[in-house]
Amino acid sequence: MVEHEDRLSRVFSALADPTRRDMVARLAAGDATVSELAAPYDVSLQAVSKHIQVLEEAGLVSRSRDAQRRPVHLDAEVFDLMTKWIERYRQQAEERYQRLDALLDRMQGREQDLTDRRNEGAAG
Amino acid sequence: MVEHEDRLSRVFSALADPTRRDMVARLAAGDATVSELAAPYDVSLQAVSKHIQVLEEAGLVSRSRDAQRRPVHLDAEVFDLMTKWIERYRQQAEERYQRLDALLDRMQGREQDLTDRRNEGAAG
DNA sequence: ACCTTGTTCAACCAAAAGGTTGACAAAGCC
DNA sequence: GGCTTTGTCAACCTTTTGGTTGAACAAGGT
Repeated sequence: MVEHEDRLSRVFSALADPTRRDMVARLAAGDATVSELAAPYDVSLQAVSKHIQVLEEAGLVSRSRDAQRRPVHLDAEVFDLMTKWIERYRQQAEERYQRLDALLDRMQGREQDLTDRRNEGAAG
Repeated sequence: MVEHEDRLSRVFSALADPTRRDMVARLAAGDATVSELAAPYDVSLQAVSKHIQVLEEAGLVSRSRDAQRRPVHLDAEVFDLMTKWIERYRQQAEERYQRLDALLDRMQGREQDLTDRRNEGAAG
C-alpha cells in the first residue's frame, strides 16, 4: 500500500515468510554467502537474492563484499525493536488480566458468570 | 503461497500490518467491539472485520458474542511463540558475537583485519 | 584477454493482500 | 411485525509478493 512503511512493519513482514525465517535461523550460527544460503531450498538463486534484499531492507541483515561473494551477516539489534513492541502489549494484557482476577476475588461470593469478566474488561 | 501456513508465519504476517498492530495495542487495554475498533480508521467496517479475521486466524484474538455485538479479546499467549523464536536466534547471534570477541582477544597482538572476524563466523 | 564463479537486474506471471460496494443475517427496540 | 444496529459474506479491483527465466555485471583464476 504505502511505498516504504515503518520499520516494524518491514521486520514483521520479512519474518512472516518461513524461508526467510529459516535463513535468519541459519545466519544466527554464522555469516553465509548467497549461494550457501540458497543451497537447501528448491528455488532459484535469484529468488534467494530477493529474500536477502527483503531482510536487508528490514534491517535484519547486512552485506559486505569478499571478492565476488557477498557475505550476509545477521544484525541482531532489530530484534530488540520487536521484543519491545511485543513485551509492551503482552504486559499490558497480563496486568489487565490480573486486575480482572483481583476483581473476581473480591466479588467471589456473587453468582456472576464469565460475561462479567468480559464486560469489565471492555469498560474498565 | 501455501494455503494454511504455520502458526508463526500467520502471527508475523498479521502483525506486519500497522492497522492490525494498532488494533492489538488498543485491545491490550481492554476488549472492544468491531465498530469500536473501526472508529479511528478511515476504512470501511468490512475492511476492519477482515483485519480482525486475520488476527483471529493467527490466534492473536478471539471473539465472543453479546447480542448483535462481537466483542474482540486479545489472547496474549501467542506472543510467547514469537518471543521464543526471537530470543532463540538473538541469543545464538549474541553468543557467536561473544565467542568472536574472545577470539579477537586471544589473537590481539597479530595484525589481522575484520575479514578474519567474518571468516571465523562463517566457517566456525 | 578470456573463462568461471557469484550475484544482481529486468521483464514477466500467478496468487495473495487489502481495499471497495452491495446484499444479507442476527438480535434488540418501537 | 417492522425498523435499526452490528457485523459478515460475496464479488470485484488494484497493488504487492514470491516465483520464474534470460541477460548482465563483478572479480578472481588461467
